Amino acid sequence: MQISMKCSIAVHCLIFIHEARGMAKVTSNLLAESTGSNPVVIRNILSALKKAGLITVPRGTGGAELCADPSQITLYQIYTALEPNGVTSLIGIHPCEGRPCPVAQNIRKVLEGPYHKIEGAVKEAMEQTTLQSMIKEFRRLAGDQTGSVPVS
Amino acid sequence: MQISMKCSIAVHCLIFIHEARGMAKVTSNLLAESTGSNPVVIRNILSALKKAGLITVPRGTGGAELCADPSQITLYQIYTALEPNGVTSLIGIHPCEGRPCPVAQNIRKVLEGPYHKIEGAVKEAMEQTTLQSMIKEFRRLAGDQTGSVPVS
DNA sequence: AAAGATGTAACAGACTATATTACATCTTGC
DNA sequence: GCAAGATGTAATATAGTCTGTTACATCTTT
Repeated sequence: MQISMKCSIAVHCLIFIHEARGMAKVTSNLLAESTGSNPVVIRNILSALKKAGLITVPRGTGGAELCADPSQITLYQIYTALEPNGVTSLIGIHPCEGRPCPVAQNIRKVLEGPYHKIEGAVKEAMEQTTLQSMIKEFRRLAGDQTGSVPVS
Repeated sequence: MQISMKCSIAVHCLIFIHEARGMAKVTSNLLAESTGSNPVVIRNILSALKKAGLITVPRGTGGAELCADPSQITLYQIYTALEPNGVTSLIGIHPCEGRPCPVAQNIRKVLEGPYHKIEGAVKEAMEQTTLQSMIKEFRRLAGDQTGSVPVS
């Protein structure tokens, strides 16, 4: 398991939604076009972001919009919206607790400390990254290009 | 992809090798017994640790031993020994660069910054964890048990 | 030469992630 | 009311990865 493409696609969608606000109705088909993904994949991602309270997606009519200022949305919020188990799902420990060996009986607890530290470090790094900072970086990069979103 | 069980098994093996030194010849079959894994899986892991210079594994006769003091072996060394692509393999970005949309064309670069920061945080947390600290924790936990390794 | 161990290729199975189809449900506009 | 267009979601197929296993070549000691 990894910080799946879902998370990258979600960031892509959120930037798109923000940059296209007032200019175009952002539907799952439009986002599927932009991300090179499938409308159903997009709808599942938008559904998760919606449940997390990050966006609104009107039923029937479509047209996703952000619920909060981009400075208040962190990469960690986006990630946890998509991966319910959180950072814990990044880590795996082999099952061996019933074995007649002291190492086998204690390895899980031995690894929990270091692994929790890693999880905490990932969480902190993700919390330091806001949607706003990514939008800013996007605008810097796209500034000398077409300059507008979306391109149909 | 995740911090795979391979990494956890590797730490298990290294602790076992250290605690059993001078008491038993540590073979892949013995480690397979302790970890609940397969001798071939163990041999592949030991082979990677060997290539990274962390242990010696005599051909033919068997009997793995550590090459360095546990205080000089970090979790990051162990992890990179097993995952050649390193922390980068934890992260995925959807392919969409050829699409006619400014977001699609720049999303990779936008995400690289935050993702590198996450990778750096993981690396740092792993470097702060030494085999020695894990052995110390193991001994603390196992202290009131049999007190010796291995149990056959 | 025999026994026991490692090194490694090859393959099978389980599991996960992604893509796609299909269909129910909802909203708007006529 | 109804057609059109959109979301919500279940179900399924496909691809890729991880793990387990078999098989066998090679090495070391006795």
